[in-house]
Amino acid sequence: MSFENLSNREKKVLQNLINHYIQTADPVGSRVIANKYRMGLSPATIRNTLQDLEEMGLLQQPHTSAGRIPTDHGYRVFVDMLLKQEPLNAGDTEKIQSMIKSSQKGIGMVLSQTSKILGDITNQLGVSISPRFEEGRLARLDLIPVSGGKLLVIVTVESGLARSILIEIESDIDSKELSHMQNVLNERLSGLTLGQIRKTIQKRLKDTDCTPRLIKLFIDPEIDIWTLEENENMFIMGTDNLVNQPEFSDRSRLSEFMKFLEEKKALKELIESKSIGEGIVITIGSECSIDQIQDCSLVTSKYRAGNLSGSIGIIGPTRMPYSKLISIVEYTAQSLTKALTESRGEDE
Amino acid sequence: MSFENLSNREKKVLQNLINHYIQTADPVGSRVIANKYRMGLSPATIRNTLQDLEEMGLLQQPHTSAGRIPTDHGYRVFVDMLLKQEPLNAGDTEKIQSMIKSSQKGIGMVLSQTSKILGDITNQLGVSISPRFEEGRLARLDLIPVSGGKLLVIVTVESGLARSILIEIESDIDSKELSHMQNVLNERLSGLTLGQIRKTIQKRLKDTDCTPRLIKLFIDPEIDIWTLEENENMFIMGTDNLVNQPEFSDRSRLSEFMKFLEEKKALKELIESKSIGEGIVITIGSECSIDQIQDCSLVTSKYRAGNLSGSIGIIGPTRMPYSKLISIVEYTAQSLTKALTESRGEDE
DNA sequence: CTTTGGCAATCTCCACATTAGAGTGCTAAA
DNA sequence: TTTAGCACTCTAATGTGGAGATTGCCAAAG
Repeated sequence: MSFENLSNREKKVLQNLINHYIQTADPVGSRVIANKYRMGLSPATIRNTLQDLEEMGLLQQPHTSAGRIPTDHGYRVFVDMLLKQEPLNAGDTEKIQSMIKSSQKGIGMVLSQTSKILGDITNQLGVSISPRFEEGRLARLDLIPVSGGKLLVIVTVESGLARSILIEIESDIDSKELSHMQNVLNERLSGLTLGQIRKTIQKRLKDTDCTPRLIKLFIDPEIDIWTLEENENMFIMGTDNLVNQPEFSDRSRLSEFMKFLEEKKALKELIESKSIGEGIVITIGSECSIDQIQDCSLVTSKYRAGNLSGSIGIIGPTRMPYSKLISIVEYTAQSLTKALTESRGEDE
Repeated sequence: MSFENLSNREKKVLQNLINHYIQTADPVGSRVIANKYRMGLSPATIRNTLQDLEEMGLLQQPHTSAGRIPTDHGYRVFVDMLLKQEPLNAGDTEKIQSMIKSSQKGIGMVLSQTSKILGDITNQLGVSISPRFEEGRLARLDLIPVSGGKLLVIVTVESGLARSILIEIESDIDSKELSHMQNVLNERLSGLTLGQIRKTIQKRLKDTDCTPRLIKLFIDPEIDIWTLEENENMFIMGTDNLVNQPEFSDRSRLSEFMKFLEEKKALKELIESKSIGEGIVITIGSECSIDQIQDCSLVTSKYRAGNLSGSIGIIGPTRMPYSKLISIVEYTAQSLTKALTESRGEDE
C-alpha cells in the first residue's frame, strides 16, 4: 500500500499527532492538534482529517470518546515520509565517544559498553551483537602445543581479528605431526569463510596423510572449533527503562518479554535478519511476527569490525522517538566501526 | 539476639505461619493457623502467641485488622531453627544433571546453563559467577608470537585451568628475547596467585635484563594481563519469574532492581562476600544493606573448579521457599564442582 | 494459671453509583 | 470547504456502603 497521495494537511496532522503521542502516551484529540500545533484550523476541521486518516488505517481509536493513536501503518508512513533527522546533542555524542576508549579492553567490553550507553541515552533497550565470525575468511591457522595435554588453536581471519581456542588432547602429539597438520589445514582452508569451513570440513580433510587423532579434533562436531561465536555474544542493557513504560504495565506481558530477552537466540536472529545492507533499518510492531515483542519497534544497524560485521540497535515500544533514535543508532554504529576497525581488534 | 528460648508452641506457630505465608503471600490470621494446621488450639489462644511473637520482633502486622507476616528476624529464626530440609524431586535433579553435559563447551556455557536452570526450577533469579582467577596460583606462563604483530600469552593456573590473552605489539620481537622474558616471568612469578602478581608485578620485574618494551606489556595497567576476569563473568537468569511476584508490583522498585542487576559489579561483590566458607549461606532482607534488594533474600553457595572457586545462588523476595531452595542450590553447587573438576576446564 | 468463647472495634477491599471531563460525529450555517 | 454547536459516548476519578476478616480484650470455663 502506498500512501504517497496523502494531502499536505493530512501529512501535517499525522505528523503532529504522532509527535504528540510519542511524548505523552495519551490518545491525541482534535483540540490538541488544532491549538497546540497552531495549524490555523478549527478542531472540527481536524476531526474530518482524522476520520480520513483512520479510514486509511493510519490511526485508530482505543474507544469512541478517546483521541486517536497511530497504528503500525501510521508509524510506518511517519517514519518513511515525515521524519526529520534530529541532530544529536553534544552530551550524547560525548557519551558515545567515551565508549571507544574501552575498545582497548577487547571487543566484549566495547559491545557491553555500547549497549549500556545505547540504553542510557535512548531510554530504550540497547542491544549489541558481536561480529559474525561465520562470515570471516580464514587468513591463517596456528596450532600450538601447550603444557598439560592441551592444544591451542589460533584462528586469524582476514581482517586481522583473531580468536584462540584451547582444546584438550589426551596425550602429547609429535610436533612434526602437528606442523604437518597445520600446513595441510592452511593449504586447504585459507580464504574460505568459517561458515563454509564448518559445513565442508569433513569432505575437505578426507584424503590426507595426517594423524587421524588430530584430524578428529577439527571435524568433531562436539568440539566444534569453527563456531567461534562465544556463548555470550549479545549484550542487552536498559531493561530498567522498559519497565517504566506504560506499554509494559501488563505484568504477564513484561514477563514474557523478559523471557524472550533471556532466550537471546530468537532476538539475535531477528536483529541479524533485519540489519542487512548499510544504514539504519526500522522495524515497526507487527512488521516483525514475533509474538512477545508485538507493540515494539526496532531501530537497528550494522557495524563493521574489519571485514566482519555485527549488529547493534535498540528496542522499545512502537511509541518511540524515532527521529532521535535513528541519529543515535546511526552515529553509534559509525563510531563502533571506527573503533573496531582502527585498532584491529584482538579478542578478549 | 538469641531466640532459642522460644516455647514449643511459639516455634510451631511461627513455622506454620511462615509456611503458609510463603505459599499465599497474604497476611496469616489466627484462624488459619488453628484450623488448617490442626494445632488443637483455639484461634484465641493462637492470638496470644502471635502477640508474643510480634513483641519479640518476629512478626508484624501490615495494619490493625490484618493477619501477620514475618519480619526479617522471623525468617532468620525460621531458617536457623525450624527448617526441614526438603528432598529434591526427581525432575529437578535431572535438570541439574543435564547442565553437566554442557560442561564440554567451556565454563561460560556451563555457568550460563546453570543460572538458567536455577532460575527455572526455583522460580527465582538464578545467578552464577565464574571462578575467581585472582585466587589461582600461576603454574606456568607461555609467550607465543603470532603473525600480524600479536603476542599470545597463555596463563595456566595450578588446577589446570588456563586462559589465553592476545595482545598487540607494535613490531615483531626477537624470539630469543621473548623466551628469556618467559623464563624470567616463570621464575619470578610461579606459585603466586594472580591477585598477588597483579599487585606486585611492578616491583618484581624491576631489576631484570629483559627488553623494556616487553616488560611494559606485563606491568602496564592499561593492558592488565593479570585480570583474567572476563567482562561477562556473571550470569543472571529468570528475571521473568520476579516480575510476577507481588513483591515487585511497584514499578519503580522493579526498575531500580533491574538497574542494579545490570550494574553487575555490586551484585557480584555482594554474592562473593556472602558465599564464603563451605556450604549454603542465606542472607535475609535487611541483613544485606543494599537498598535496591531490600525485601530480597539470597541463597548462595561456593563451588569449586579445580583449585579455584566461584559462587552460585538465587535471589528472590524474602518470602521464598527456603527449604526447597537450599536443597536445590546445594545440589547444584555440588554438581557444578563435580562437572568442573573432573574435566579440568579449558576456557572457552 | 491456661484456654476459650464472645464481642466490639478496626481496617481493607470490592462493588456500585455518580459525576466530571474529554472527545467524537453529525448537522446546519457561514 | 470550513466551522460552530450540540447530543452522545465512554473513561477515569471519586465517593459510599457494606461484607469480610482479624484483632484485642474480657470474662467465664477448665
